[in-house]
Amino acid sequence: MESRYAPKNIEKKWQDWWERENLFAVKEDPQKKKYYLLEMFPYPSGRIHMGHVRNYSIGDVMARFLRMNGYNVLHPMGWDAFGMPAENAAIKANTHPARWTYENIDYMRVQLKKLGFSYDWSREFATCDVSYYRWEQMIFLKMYERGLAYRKASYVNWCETCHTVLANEQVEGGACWRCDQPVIQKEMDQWFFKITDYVEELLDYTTRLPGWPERVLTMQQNWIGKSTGSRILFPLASGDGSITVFTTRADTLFGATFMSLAPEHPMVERLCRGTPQERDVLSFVERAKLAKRSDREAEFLEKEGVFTGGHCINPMTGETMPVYVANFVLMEYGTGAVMAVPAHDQRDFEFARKYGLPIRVVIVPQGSSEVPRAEEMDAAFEEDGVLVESGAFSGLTSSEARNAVTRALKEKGLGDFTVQYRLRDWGISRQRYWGAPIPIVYCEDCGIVPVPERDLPVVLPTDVALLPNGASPLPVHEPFFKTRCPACGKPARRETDTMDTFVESSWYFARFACADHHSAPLDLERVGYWLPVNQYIGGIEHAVLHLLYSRFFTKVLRDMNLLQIDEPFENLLTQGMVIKDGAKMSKSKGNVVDPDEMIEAYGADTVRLFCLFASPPEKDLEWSEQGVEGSFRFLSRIWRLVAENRQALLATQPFAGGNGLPEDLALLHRKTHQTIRKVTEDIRDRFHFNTAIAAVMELVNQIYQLLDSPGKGTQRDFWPVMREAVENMVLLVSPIVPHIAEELWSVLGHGGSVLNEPWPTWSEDALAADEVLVVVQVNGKLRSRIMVPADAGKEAMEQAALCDPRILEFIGGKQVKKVVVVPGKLINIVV
RNA sequence: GCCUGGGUGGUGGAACAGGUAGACACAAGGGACUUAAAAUCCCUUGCUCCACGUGGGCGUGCGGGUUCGAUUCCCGCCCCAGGCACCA
Repeated sequence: MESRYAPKNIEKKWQDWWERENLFAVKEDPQKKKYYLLEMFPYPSGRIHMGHVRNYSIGDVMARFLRMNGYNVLHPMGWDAFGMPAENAAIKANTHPARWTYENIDYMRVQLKKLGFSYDWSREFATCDVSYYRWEQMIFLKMYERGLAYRKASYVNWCETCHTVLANEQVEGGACWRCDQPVIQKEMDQWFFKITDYVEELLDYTTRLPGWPERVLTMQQNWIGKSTGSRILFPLASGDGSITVFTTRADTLFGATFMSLAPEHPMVERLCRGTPQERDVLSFVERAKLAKRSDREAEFLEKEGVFTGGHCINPMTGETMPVYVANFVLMEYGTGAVMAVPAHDQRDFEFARKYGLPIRVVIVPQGSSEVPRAEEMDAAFEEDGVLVESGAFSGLTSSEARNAVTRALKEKGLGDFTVQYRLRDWGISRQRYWGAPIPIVYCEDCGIVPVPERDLPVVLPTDVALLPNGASPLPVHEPFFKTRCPACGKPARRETDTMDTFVESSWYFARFACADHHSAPLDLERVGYWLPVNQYIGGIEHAVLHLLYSRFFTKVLRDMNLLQIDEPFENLLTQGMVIKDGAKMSKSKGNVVDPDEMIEAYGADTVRLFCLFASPPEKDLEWSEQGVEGSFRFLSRIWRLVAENRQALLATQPFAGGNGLPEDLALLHRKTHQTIRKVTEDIRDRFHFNTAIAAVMELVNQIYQLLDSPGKGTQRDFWPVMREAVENMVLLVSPIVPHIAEELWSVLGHGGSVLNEPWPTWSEDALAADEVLVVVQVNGKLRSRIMVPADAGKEAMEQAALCDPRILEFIGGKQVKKVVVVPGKLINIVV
């Protein structure tokens, strides 16, 4: 054994050995308790970055820890391999997205192996493999059959730079989530997944996922944005028809004095046609549409609008109300029409003041008898209160009135209770090449025709020439789009859009349970054994997107009898970012740390150790080269510990327990068991690897202290106690730094992998001390520490404290009013 | 504006059930070994006062409260990060 710790000489050796021994492969085993541990799979962008290293180190510790604890652990890895960067890179480097992707995968797989992660590589797949996406196409067809996939024309988010449509979830503050360019609204035919069919269940389960972080659940709840209220019809003053609004404030209906429509509202055109305002209205609509979304940040966007020339009738008061188009009304929320109650809504208030529209107060604060004069108000009164000037409803509270008014409208057929969600259906069409083809054919006679299952897969052709502007080559690639109608056999055109890549990541976790299954998307039996994922680990950035889509897919697959679970991820850990100099690592900031360089300089174990030691997983991790050196120093320290004492350790057996140890050995024996408990609990219950590592460091410090003591080696049980401490230390660090652990374990004379060793257990006897240190306070201030027998009762402790000379000094003859005793911990004397 | 987190030494962070605040590490300073350096080891290290002691006072964003005792619980504020947001 070398005297110096040189990771280069051992890491590759053990990695090869693990591979040869097929150590990480798992099979279903009904005898054993299963545990499915999953980290979010990476996009094969070229190289692993520190965020991955951190994410996967956390996962690997858990996987190895659970395995040593007797679980049958599924720990797979794969590649989220479809997506635009491949296309963009391929255009730039004049290569093919497939080649670029698979080469990246080959490189990154090597990187992951160099880090020693315990993946069952036999289950690996990339989502761009035909053997994967063909099943996705089948799921699409099943969804189509059930009306869960449908095509409709709608305004969609279009990113000009990326040349494609984006889902609402992929628009951040009016800009594209990938390229940060402004998103415009474009009317297009698109495929949608009916996630809104599952909205109630998705929302409901957010209160039944105790293993998820609160803030992720809150974010999903916000995103779903449920709001209960009423639907109210306002008949047009002339001609047939009505305008429907959604409102949460039916109690304010008597105060509705005008109507506001979104610029895109279909009624706008009809109302203004032939009126003197027509020209003004249309030009306003044009301007408003342009301004939409592009300038979301403009918080003080002036509220503007124009009169359409039309009127509608307030269904309660029977009064005529002018209809306006207003730039602040959104077509995509509610019905695109808002009943304006200027006295009780700040936006309507400002709008009414600007255009001289009537303001009518119909709610006053509870207990107030005065009705404020509209002309004297300087802001709307938006709170709930009591109704006034509202006919038969006057005197009711807001919440009573919301019910009563809506019920009255319902009787007249002019309204009803309703629920509104912010969540829209998931638009999945992408006008890009590098994605899974949507298995649909368009026939002039038959219309939309799904590709029959027997004709799957619809293979994405690889012999295409990419277009320099990023637009998809599929619509101009004849061999692909030219086809025959599966129904009538006539020439037809294939759908050339591909699926959003979030579709692939919405069910990959299930496929890992049966990656080689080739007769159906999922193998019920194996999926039934492994799923749900017991622990999922990944970045917070997917709190809504990926995690919501995956929850939706799980429920869809369940209803197709492909899964038997309601939720995919039982426990979720969202790890923080890796930052450097206070900012997220990015090429533009030049603060990127390359994992390869770190492994080269310090070894994989050091990199893993640092990632886990520097901060608890949910917090951000500040990269520190000095911290990395500190981690390396610690590993060198445990290496030397074994190297320098190898002969003596090998010549003995670990201490098997028993009484009569001399004081210093008893102390180390106890420390060993304390450390086993601390590390076990920190990893198992809290994922707090940082404190687990700190505990082992304390143990190592104490081992060194004893090795430096004059009694070294002369006491009978010195080496047995030492060996017990060292061997347990190696086992305790093995999930974190597996290479050095394997090496030390074998140097200590063991065959086989540490991974197959049972996790150490602590003995309560070993933890028990004869005497314990308790603190003594006087008036809540720490004044002394005394040793008392571990089993000392309250009276005995109190007596001991009152005899302590330091304490007597502080009491100084004053009257003792009260003594609080916490057994084994503390005595507080109140004077 | 609403909703979540969070604020502890020079730094990363500990304190899991109200009970020794600052574990563990980094950095810094001093020392040992060495011709020298690296490596390693030892000591000091929240602030402050002094009679340098198992010493006193202060100290977990700020102000109150509950309690024998509060980083921890309650009330009111300030600041930082993230999410949502003309949502009707």
